[in-house]
Amino acid sequence: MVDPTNNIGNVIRKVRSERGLTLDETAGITGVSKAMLGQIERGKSNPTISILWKIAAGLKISFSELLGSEDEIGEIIDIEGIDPVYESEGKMILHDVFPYNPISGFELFYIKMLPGGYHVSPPHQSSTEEHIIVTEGTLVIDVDGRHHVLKAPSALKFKSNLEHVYSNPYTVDVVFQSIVKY
Amino acid sequence: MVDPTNNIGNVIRKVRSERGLTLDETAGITGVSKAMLGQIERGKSNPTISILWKIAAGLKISFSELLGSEDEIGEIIDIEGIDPVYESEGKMILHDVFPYNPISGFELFYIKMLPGGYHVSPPHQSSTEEHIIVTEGTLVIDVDGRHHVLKAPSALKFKSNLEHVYSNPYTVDVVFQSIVKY
DNA sequence: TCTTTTTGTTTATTATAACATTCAGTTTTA
DNA sequence: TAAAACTGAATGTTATAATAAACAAAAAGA
Repeated sequence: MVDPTNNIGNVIRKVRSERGLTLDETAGITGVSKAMLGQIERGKSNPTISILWKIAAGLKISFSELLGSEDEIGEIIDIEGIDPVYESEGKMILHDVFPYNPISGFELFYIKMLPGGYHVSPPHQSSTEEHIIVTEGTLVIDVDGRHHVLKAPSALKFKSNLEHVYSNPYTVDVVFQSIVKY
Repeated sequence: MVDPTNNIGNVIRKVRSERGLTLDETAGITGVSKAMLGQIERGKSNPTISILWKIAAGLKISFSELLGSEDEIGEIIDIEGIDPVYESEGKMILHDVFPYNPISGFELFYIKMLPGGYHVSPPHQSSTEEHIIVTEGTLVIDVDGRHHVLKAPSALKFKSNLEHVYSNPYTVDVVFQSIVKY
């Protein structure tokens, strides 16, 4: 999401009308002028965090509710239609299905690795966890020197502040998903 | 909290210095000027939501982190070895691969649904999001009356405070993963 | 030591968030 | 009818968010 501004306005207007509040009443409850509220609802303003805080507190709604990306929700994603990123000389094909966003707090990749594929992932930032689900074939993962063989269906999680190596030493493709939780 | 501005600055500065980033580098990553970053860190500015979004996305930190189980790590999980829960008269088989934990903040199920399987999920608590990845076969999901056909590999997310129905009206098994983010 | 580079802060300028007020269009009431 | 009351939207003004550029202090290199 590039700019959450538009959706914020829609959420506020929805909540406000659901509760039968006028702009004036909402201004009274939140301490934000009705002119400002009107502009934010119409997407004509890029509110500061303080103003947003006052609105959320006044209306008793969460930040996630306020910033949740309504527009993308409910849309089917054609994974193979996502332009992939290639690693390992084209033998590792990554589709960024759910890119990172500050509300969900995670990122999900759909990954296909061809026979002979090999990828070294340097340590990511601390406190992130990586979750792997192998759904086709067999994947080998070496985390910090420890060797893991994952035959579908199986799963593994590890802290990604360790070096980890993915490889497919077999003769058939392996398909797996990687969820990185920050 | 009356004004979240001060704490936001402290969090950003902490994250930035932990990663050994300069203001210039952070400006490059986030697309926010270093002057602005410096002012926000020192609590001298009341940033707009757009600026905050860019910072959070660039640094891969969540909004909760900005405003607000060790033992299992590294163990391979044999998904079919997890005692499943059966729904839909045995036609829906759920493996709770990564049960909910308060740190990760989400839960992942590996689900197999046999032909003729059908499951009605009543609305969960508000503000939760459900993410579906279909990896084998074709799954039908009806969310709040909207009909979705997901042929593997494909994915869908929706707010789970709406009634949603999973079904497999076909003649082969469907396998999918469900991530619920709270 | 002197220079050069790298850091974060400060300054000057522009863009715009936020507010109070006014306005036009509806609905209510007399 | 009108007039009064209420709605959201459009003004003009002020405060400040956001940027680029200049700056001072510290660190690194010669």
